[in-house]
Amino acid sequence: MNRTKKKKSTKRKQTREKILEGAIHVFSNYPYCTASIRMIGKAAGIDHPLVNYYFPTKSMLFEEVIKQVTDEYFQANISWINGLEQLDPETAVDLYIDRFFDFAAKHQSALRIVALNMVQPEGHDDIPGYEQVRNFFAETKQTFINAIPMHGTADEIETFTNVFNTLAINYLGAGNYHASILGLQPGSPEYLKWVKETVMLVTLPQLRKLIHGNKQK
Amino acid sequence: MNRTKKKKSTKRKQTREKILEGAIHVFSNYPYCTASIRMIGKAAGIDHPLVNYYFPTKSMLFEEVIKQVTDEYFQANISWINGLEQLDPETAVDLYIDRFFDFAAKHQSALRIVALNMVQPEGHDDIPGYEQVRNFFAETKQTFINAIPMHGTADEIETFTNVFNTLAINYLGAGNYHASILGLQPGSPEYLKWVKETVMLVTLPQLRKLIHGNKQK
DNA sequence: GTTTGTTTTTAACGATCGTTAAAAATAATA
DNA sequence: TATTATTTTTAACGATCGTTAAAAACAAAC
Repeated sequence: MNRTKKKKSTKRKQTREKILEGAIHVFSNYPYCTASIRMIGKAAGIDHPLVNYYFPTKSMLFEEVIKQVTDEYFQANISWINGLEQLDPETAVDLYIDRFFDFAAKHQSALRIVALNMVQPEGHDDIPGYEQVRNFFAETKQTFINAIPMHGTADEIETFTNVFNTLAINYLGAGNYHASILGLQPGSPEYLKWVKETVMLVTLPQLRKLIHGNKQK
Repeated sequence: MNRTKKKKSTKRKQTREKILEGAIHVFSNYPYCTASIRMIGKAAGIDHPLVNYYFPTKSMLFEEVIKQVTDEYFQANISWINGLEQLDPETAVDLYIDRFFDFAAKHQSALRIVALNMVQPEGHDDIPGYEQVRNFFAETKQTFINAIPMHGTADEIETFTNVFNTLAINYLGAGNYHASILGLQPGSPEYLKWVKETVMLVTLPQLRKLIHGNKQK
C-alpha cells in the first residue's frame, strides 16, 4: 500500500523534475520573454500544455526555477565556508575563491539567468521573480562577507564585494560573449583560468587591504 | 526647384529619424526578441507597418540602430583623446576617464543594448548584428589603449582594459539593477559618483603600474 | 485640374504565444 | 472487472508577432 502510494508520488515528481530541468536549460539560454513554454516542453520531452498542468503559469515556473538555482548556489556557498576558520586569512581567501569559481564554472544556470534578465525597463512591471534576480546579487555578496573576515569601512567592503560579484556574473554568466572576444572556448580550462586570474589580479590589492585592515598603513 | 526637392528629402529623413529614435529607445529597454515592431511604432508615433516601409525587416532596423549608437560612441571617444598628449600620464588618465564616464552616463543606449543582448545560446544563430554587439566591447577596449599609453605585457593590458570595460558596461548598461541594489536612484549624480569611484578604486593599482611601467619595481 | 509618384494607413495573413478544455490514456481503488 | 482518480495528449482559443498588400492620403509634376 505504501509502495503503491510512493509509486504515484515518484511518477509525479519525475515528470515535475523533468519539466524543471527543461525549464532551467531554456531560461538559462533566453531572457524570460523569449523563452517559451513550447521550447521548455520540447527540452523536457513532453507536450507543452503539460507544463501548465504542473506549473499553472509561466511566471510560477520561472519563479520556481530561480528559487531552485539560487538555493542550490547558497547551499554550495555554505559548504565552501567549511574549514576556513582554521586557516590563516590569505589561505582561507584563496581556498574560498577557488571553491567559488569551481562551483560557478560547473553550475552556470544561476549566473546566466541573472545576466540574461538583470536589465529591465524603467517604469514597467518587473518580470516575475525579478526580486530574486536582484537578491541573488545581494546575497552572494553577503555570503562572501560571511566567509571572509574583512576589516574596513562598510563602503570599502561594499565596493570590493560588488566588483568581485559583478565580474564573476559577467565572465561566467556571459562567458560565451567574453570567451569569444578573447578567442577562447567558453567553458574551457583555459578560459576559466583566465577568468580566475583576471578577477584576482584586479581585486587582490583591495582584498589584501581588507584582510589585513590598516595594519599595513 | 531645389528647395522643393529638399523638402521631400527632409520629410523622408524626418520620418526615418523618428523611427530610429523610437527603435533606439525600445531596443535599449528590451532584448532583441522582446522588442516588437508595434512597440517601436508606438514609441515613434507612427503605425507599425510604416516601420517596414522604411526598414524592410526588423533585423535591418536593429543593425542600423546598433551601428548608429556605436558610431556615436566612437566619435565621442575620438574627441576625448584630444589634448591628452600634452598632459602628464596621471592627469591624462584622470581626464580621459572623466570624459568616458560623463559621456557614458548621458548616452546609455549602446551600453544597455550590449548588456541586454550579450548572452546568447550556444549552437543557435546569433541575433542580427551580434557581431557588432561583440565588436563594441573589443573596440572600446582598443580606444582606451589608443588614448592612454600603457607599458606592460599584452596580457596585462588586456586584463585591465577588459575589467574596466566590463564594469562600465555593467554599472551603466545595467545601471537600474545595480542602483536598486545599492538603494540609489539610477542615473542620479550619487549613483554615477559611486560608479566612477568604485571602478577607479579597484582598477587604479593596476592602471598605475601600466602607466609607469616597471619603473616602480 | 489631372496624372504620377511617394508616403501613410488600414486590413489581413500565417506564425507563434500562453492558456484552457476536452478527450484519451494510464493508474489506483473498490 | 468496473469505477474513480490522475496524468497526458489533442485541439483550439484569443492574443500578439513580423510582414504583406491594397486603399487612402499626400505631394510633385505637367
